[in-house]
Amino acid sequence: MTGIRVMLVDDQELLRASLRTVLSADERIEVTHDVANGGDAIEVVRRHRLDVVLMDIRMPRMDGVAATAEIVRIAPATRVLMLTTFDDDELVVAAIRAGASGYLTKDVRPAALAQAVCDVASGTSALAPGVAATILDLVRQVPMRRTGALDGLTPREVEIFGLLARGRSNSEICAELVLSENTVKSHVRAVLQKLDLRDRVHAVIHAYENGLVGRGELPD
Amino acid sequence: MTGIRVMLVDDQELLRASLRTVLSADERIEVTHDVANGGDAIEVVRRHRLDVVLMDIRMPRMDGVAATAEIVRIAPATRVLMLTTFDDDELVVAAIRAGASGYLTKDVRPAALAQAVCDVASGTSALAPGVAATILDLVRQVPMRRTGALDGLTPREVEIFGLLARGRSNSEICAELVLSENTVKSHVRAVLQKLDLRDRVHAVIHAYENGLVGRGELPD
DNA sequence: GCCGACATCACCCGAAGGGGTGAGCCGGGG
DNA sequence: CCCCGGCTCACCCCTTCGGGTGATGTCGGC
Repeated sequence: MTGIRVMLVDDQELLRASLRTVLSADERIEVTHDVANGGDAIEVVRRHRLDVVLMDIRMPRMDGVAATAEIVRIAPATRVLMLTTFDDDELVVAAIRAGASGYLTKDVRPAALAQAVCDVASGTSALAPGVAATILDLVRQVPMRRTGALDGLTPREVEIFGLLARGRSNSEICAELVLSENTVKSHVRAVLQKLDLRDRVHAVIHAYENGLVGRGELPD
Repeated sequence: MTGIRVMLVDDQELLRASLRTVLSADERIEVTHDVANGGDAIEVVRRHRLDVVLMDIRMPRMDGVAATAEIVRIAPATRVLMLTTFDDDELVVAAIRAGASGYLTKDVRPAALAQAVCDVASGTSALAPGVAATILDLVRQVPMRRTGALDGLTPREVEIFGLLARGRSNSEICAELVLSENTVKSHVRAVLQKLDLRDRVHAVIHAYENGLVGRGELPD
């Protein structure tokens, strides 16, 4: 039989046993290993091919996040599905970043758990409803280029603002745009005045806060 | 009966009918309205109390994203669940940002759909596995506070750096920390020197680029 | 043709910032 | 004990910056 090869990682013996029972009831799934901590899990991953690792996030001797990071590093094809008691915001994000393909809470219904295992094995992801809400909040916060943060600026002033945001001094700007320094100062003054910014320092902050420049946009 | 009050929004008559059948089979759910476009949906939301709006993202006469934004604005208690044929990355993010509580693809199984409706009605979220993967990728990309970008700074200097990053002038810093301006200048000089930054403008850029401050952390 | 918006530049001023040097004070470790 | 690192402050110097005022030229629209 060639079901989805699953390893259980949880320090509670009892929980592992019940998970094994639940998952084995699904004919698509084959529970091949179960261990009590992250260190052992990594050893198993090193030696065997696994499709999915079902891991508790809180464990003695190497926590779930660290173990997840290591597992995805040494076996990128193996998917890690976090399973925990709480949908703690910080842990969710940490786990996802470490490379987890899903995050379920332990109140998941057996059928949904089995389905989640199959989902992540097929390369997609699984999120418990409560966790999804957390993640979505995070997404809502992120980027979003705000138009209007440059309202009222003339094209030339927008150009000047871009250079201000990148930390250019007046003399650098005048060199780059082939202008006299006095002219640059005029433009800078106009920009600061129109946007109601105290100085070029605040211009930089304004740029980042409004997503007018973002991480990694300085290479020039 | 007081089930979850649901409205269906989709330009395909046939799909609305089948959705109605599927959802009505669940005794927790009551399909109270169905309309063919976003504009009509908003009208209904204005006049009736709804728990969940199940909306197609592509529609003539006001697309799903715009309609979602409007609905959450006028009826924050009403949850919007997007339902679409594809898990188009851009649309997913746009929908989430517009305020959607979930995002399902039309290949969802009936039972899962009904469950998703109940999930969002209870305030959590629902993501189709394929969509979850997209979202998780996005989360993985985000910031991540980089430690080490402040290497070598003394505690006092780190504190000074934080204020620099928020655009404080030397005199403001000296007022906030109850120091002489000369002292502040000494610290600022040390910070700029240790981090190899030309001036306070670059200190701000350094802070944002390394995730030492993020969007919306200026309130002080 | 006139006027307003934009861009260009000039000159002046005072404030703020960056750099150098030196010095006193404290606390912990060799 | 002394020395060193961190924190504090002082003075001096020069550059950069922000702000004020005003002048020119060009373009497009009324």
